Amino acid sequence: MIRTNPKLLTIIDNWLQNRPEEIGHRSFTAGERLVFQDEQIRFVYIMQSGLAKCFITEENGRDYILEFFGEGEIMGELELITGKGSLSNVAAITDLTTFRVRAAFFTAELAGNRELAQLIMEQLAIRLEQTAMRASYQQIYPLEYNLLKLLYLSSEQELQLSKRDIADYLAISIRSLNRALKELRNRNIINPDSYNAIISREQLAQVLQEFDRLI
Amino acid sequence: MIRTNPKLLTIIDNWLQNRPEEIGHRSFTAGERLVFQDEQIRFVYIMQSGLAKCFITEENGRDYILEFFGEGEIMGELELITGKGSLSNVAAITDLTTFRVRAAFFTAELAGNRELAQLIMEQLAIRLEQTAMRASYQQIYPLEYNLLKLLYLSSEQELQLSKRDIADYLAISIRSLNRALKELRNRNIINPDSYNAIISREQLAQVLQEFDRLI
DNA sequence: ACCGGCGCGGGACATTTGTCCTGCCACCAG
DNA sequence: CTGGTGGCAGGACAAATGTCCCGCGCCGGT
Repeated sequence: MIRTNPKLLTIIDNWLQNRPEEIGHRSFTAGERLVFQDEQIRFVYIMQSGLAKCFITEENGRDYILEFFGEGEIMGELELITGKGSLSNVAAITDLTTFRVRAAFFTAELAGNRELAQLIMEQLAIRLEQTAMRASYQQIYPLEYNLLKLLYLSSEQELQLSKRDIADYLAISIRSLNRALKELRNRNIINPDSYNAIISREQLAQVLQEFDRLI
Repeated sequence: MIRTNPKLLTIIDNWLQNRPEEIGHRSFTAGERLVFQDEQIRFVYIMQSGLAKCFITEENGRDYILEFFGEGEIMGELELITGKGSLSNVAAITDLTTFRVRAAFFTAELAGNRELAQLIMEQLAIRLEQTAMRASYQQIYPLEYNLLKLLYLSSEQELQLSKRDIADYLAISIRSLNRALKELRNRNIINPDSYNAIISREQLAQVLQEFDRLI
């Protein structure tokens, strides 16, 4: 759900010690953009604290959220590897702080630093795996199942998402989201007054399991 | 649409010259499985000729096709990097021939062979990019648009897909696919008698553009 | 105090998609 | 020849989802 990457932070630590001049710090306020779709990447950002969303804006104006970034997550690396403009936007959901690394330095490190290369390779593999799995089940299972899954995952972490973000993550309209939430409220699976307060994680886990069995 | 990776074949050539004992050959007949979801990977296969599909089978029995593999495409590398069982199945669509490499050898090469590591990293990046883009537009745009796009792309290559495969790629039922095809036939966008013979590529390109404009 | 904007909630209706089922036809094995 | 299987086509109905719209309440600025 929210991805994090602690190992990358240790590499940043190394850089801070040995190449402090290469590591910038940059804060963003909630709502601010860090990365703009289609633009060339000039800096790689690594999340130090806070929460961001990574999303693609389609030509009809709708957004699709690919992932949420937490501590240690990196953005821009994919684009430096493919050499293209940015695949997606990244926007701060909460206020956040980041480490900032020049593209040229990062690219050079990627070529020379075995540990970093290994880490980024694993990172890409994990993202690909998770993106593929989500593309599959999100399209194949009914909305209600995906929503429950999302609520379950987001209840594990603090995470207070707006309806807009939930809808964009699930690739549905807000109206459909409201319908599904109402249905869950009627069945006492989620709290009547706040849509992301789940009545009990145990109950939710059970509902998910029943789904798995039925399907 | 169908991915290929010519560069990887040159690395295979190198291996064939210098480490011929490490490179096996294996043929598969149409329909045969090369890779089984959730199973541990023991060999990496690289496509030499033919066409294969890579797909996830969900617990309800429905398949989602992630990509089609053509010449030079590799399978199993992601799993060797993450160390998990296979993300997906791979099945031969046509008869095909492959190069086969032991997992241990491939992993060792990945650690020691800079050129290979670079290539695999690019490969992962491209797959991630394309998977993410498809997840986004396939969920956000209407079926008809996605179908047209698929027909357009598949007309660029030879590629004669079964209805089952088209439906699994678009994550829809065959019934919905039939409806959409009928609609396109009525509008003289595709050939009345064979569903993947497009009347004219120019016309199709134009329809797609109109879509883009409307949206 | 008041207005405007914005997020939430949901009614009404149209459209899209899935499910179930039936028929047709080609092909293959017995 | 014949029965079985599998792919193609589509009718009928149900369920899911989108679009458009209105109303409510909160909050910040003037």
